[in-house]
Amino acid sequence: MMYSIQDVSKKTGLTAYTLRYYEKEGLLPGVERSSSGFRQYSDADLELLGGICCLKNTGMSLHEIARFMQLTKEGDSTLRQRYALLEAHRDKVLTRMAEMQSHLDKVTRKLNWYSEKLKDYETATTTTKAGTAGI
Amino acid sequence: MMYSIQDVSKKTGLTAYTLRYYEKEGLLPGVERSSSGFRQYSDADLELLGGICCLKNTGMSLHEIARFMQLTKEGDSTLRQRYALLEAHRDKVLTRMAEMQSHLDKVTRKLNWYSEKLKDYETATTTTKAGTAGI
DNA sequence: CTAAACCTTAAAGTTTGCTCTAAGTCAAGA
DNA sequence: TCTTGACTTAGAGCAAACTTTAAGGTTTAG
Repeated sequence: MMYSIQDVSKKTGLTAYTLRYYEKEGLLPGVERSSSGFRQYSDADLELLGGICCLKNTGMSLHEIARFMQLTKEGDSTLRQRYALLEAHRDKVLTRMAEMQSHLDKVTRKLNWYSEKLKDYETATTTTKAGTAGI
Repeated sequence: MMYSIQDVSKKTGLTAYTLRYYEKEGLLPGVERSSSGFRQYSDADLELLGGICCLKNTGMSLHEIARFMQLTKEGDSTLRQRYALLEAHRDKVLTRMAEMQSHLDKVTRKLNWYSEKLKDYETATTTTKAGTAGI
């Protein structure tokens, strides 16, 4: 089964522009072409795109992804390298998530502080209003 | 207590360039100046910078942070708005972290797959090598 | 057969968040 | 006083990841 660039765009959520851009940047080279030069994505290409999105979604740069995909294209002899890259990437993501959690905790504390301050403020305002209204 | 831009750079980890840039973008307006025009940061400014970093570290854009700091400067009448913005921000961060976790799970599955494949590959290679070597 | 709706390329433009340069002012030590 | 180094500004430059444009070729429905 072959897919046009629009089909793939709909399937992946990436725009056609982006798909061409990724190809140019070496993320997914070797997509087949029809006799008239149109891109024809295979199911294997979609698989690879899934992997690309997975890496991108965890914050790997397009440059690093291109490197990874290059290794993938080189075949089984690069398995160990790819494993090492992926492992390092996972560790970076884990670190980033832990950092994120602590930053989030800070936001939550700020939010609680605001909650307190807001309560005080609204009480004060209400009291003043009531006072002003002479109740 | 007052601090030079270099002092603040060391304290926050932001470069002097970045501090000037943030000021220009409205993240921290109204920093005092010495008679000769040098910036003099107060402890209150450092507090605000702490908040700015907290928001930035959780992925808020500089534009949104500028908006938040503008509201802060307007005083207690904007408390409710700020609370709402912060709450919305926290929810976005929570969503992002959940997404991140599921993306990470995918990476982990990929890693396990690689681990398997690598084991097979190395066994095969070793066998072949041994075979080639005539053992 | 023709018009609309696709596709192609190369290259320029956009956004975000810095980062640096140039030209000049200010402060402190030898 | 001179020099060194930190500060000031406006504005240019940069990297990443798209996004759009221009100019043209292809496909398909009516």
